Amino acid sequence: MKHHILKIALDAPLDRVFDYRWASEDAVEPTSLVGQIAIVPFGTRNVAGVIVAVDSNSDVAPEKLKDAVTVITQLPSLAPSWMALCAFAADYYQRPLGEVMVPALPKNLRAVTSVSLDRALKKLANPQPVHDAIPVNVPQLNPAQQLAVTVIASSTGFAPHLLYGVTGSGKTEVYLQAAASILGQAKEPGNDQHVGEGNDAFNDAPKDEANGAPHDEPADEPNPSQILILVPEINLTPQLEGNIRARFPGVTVATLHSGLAEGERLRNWLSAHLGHARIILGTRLALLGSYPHLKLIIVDEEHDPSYKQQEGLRYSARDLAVWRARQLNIALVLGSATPSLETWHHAHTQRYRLLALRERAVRDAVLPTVSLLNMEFDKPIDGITPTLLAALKQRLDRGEQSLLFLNRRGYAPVLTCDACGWISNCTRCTAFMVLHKPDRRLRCHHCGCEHRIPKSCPTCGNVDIQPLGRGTQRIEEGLQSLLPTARLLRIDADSTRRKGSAQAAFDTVHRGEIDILIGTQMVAKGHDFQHLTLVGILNPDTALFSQDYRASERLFAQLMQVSGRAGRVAQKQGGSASEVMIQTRYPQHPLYTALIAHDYDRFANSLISERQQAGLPPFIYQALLRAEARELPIALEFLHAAAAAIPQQGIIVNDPIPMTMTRVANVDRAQLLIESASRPALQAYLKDWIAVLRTIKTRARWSVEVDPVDI
DNA sequence: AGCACGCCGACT
DNA sequence: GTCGGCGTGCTC
Repeated sequence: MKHHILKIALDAPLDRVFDYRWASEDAVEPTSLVGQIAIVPFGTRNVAGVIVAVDSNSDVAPEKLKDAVTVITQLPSLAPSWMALCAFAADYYQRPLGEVMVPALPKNLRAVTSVSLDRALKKLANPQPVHDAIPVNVPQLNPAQQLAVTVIASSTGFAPHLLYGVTGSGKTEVYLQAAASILGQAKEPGNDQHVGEGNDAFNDAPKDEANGAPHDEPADEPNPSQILILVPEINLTPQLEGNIRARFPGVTVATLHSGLAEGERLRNWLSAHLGHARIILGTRLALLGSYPHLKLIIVDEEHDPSYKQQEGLRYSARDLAVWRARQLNIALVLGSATPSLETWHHAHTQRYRLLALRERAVRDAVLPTVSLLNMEFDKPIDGITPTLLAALKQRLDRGEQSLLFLNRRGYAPVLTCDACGWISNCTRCTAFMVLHKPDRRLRCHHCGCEHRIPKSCPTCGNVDIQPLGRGTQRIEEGLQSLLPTARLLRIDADSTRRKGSAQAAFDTVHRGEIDILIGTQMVAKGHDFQHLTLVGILNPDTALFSQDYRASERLFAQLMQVSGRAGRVAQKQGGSASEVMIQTRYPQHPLYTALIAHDYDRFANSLISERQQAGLPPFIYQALLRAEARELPIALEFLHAAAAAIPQQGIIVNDPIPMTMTRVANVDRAQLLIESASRPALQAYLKDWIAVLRTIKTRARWSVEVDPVDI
């Protein structure tokens, strides 16, 4: 028996690894324990952690050292490249290593008993033989698509690409054929570790294989390449999974997303970790999976905000995808019709190769005609302008479908009393209580608290209290009285609360049993509605003048995306081209001008130069310190102390300010933005700063976010 | 983050 | 008398 000291990363907010004793047979090579999962006593309970190093001694006092309970040895260890990815993410986002590594593993793998692991390994005991990845039913590509596939598939080393193309331009087909090509490429031993070049989003990404390039691939194994495809929300894109499985019948495809049951999550994770799964399709959490033979990463809809985790480790799966591709010296495809300005900027400074698909690849489809309905002259009745109503009637007569997009659920965003000025504020949040008519309740969308609609004004007793503004429920109600024969369906978070009901609702639309679909952003993604020829967008104007400088970028993406729901087959059916109608009070706004012209290029370029002049990302790097407490002054006092902690050249420390929505669920929130033109300088500063922040005595809870998106 | 320990208020 | 509130402190 030989004693080792295991250095173990644990999921605790403590910025260090923990030492444990482990007695093992002489035959066990201590380094083989690195990358294995261990169960260890921590405080009063047993927890799982990842062994990140093995040593012969420890700096911890011997009487404090405990023995590890178990080391899981049935699995191949986590690769050095995976550990390096986690280490980078931990370092970059300023969190402990264990907070990255441990939650990245399936829960059942972290269970104190390994019963479920054994069961899963039974199920996986006989891996499907590695077939040649021969795609079936491969359609012809247009020249732009063909060029994109060729460029991606023939790239060597770290090769980031922006695949830029509108809905219907055939990005998915490029993904599939590039994937097919890379899965089918004969492995050239030793030839897959070219040194990456130049810059990417993360300046200190590794430039050599020391940090763990692909390892332990037996040279004689047939071509075990893996491909990772990230999508924003897998539940909204069932078509992509179907397409992949249909295209590669001989290939194991694994999905990874938060909707999976734990058992399936474990099996799929293992299938990827063991190299059985050749294609992994998943949401942002899949970026932190273990893929020993990864050769290509695709990030579909790379601009989508859901790639940013908004709690805990606030990572950007898209940014980490860039880092991972660079670390592994492999190809990366970022796909979008409306690329994020960060990606756009990189593509236009030649850091990423731009591959543009400028024509629609789907046969007979054309871009929809976009028109603006000036609400100043075209006055809406029940929230719908006469012009839009006429267009809806026309589709109804022709038996075609329409979609009304309104990003506001509920009946009305607020209830008011004309007599005394009372409004339905939430008592726990800086927000209105939203009127929900079907269940006759007022509901706060931020803290979830709700109560019955008052019969009269709570302050003056006036019985004539009125809803103000319009949500999807009210639009539905008004439209039903305007078009009594139309079959309406509302799809929003309220109407699809039950599991599976969203899919059922979409199916109803696909079967043509609906004339007019009314929906929030839930309807903007994924689904292509074959019979849809009209999209009406009801009140997008609020985002035009938002304090959040990213609001217009997001609005453009959203409008583009929802417009793309129509127009696939309009002409084939002998009708006119699909139409998109936008109700606005600002028809001159450049965002709408660009949208009408389908000209994201110009719009993005103008936003880029605005950002440059205003000193905003991607021309500056930011971090946000948030603080929350029962009393606002406690949070602000902490932030002021933080602001004064370390003055430093090259770091801009702004004033602490209460958040726009100051109070949520009786907690007051404030924030402090710090900025620097240099990413490494900001990183270095954050490290020192956070160390000092930890010593400030405060009752506020606080956290730091690197590269914040909602500020 | 958990979880235990510890020291003060209203209940069977 | 004790159940339980959350302040403080620790985790190899």
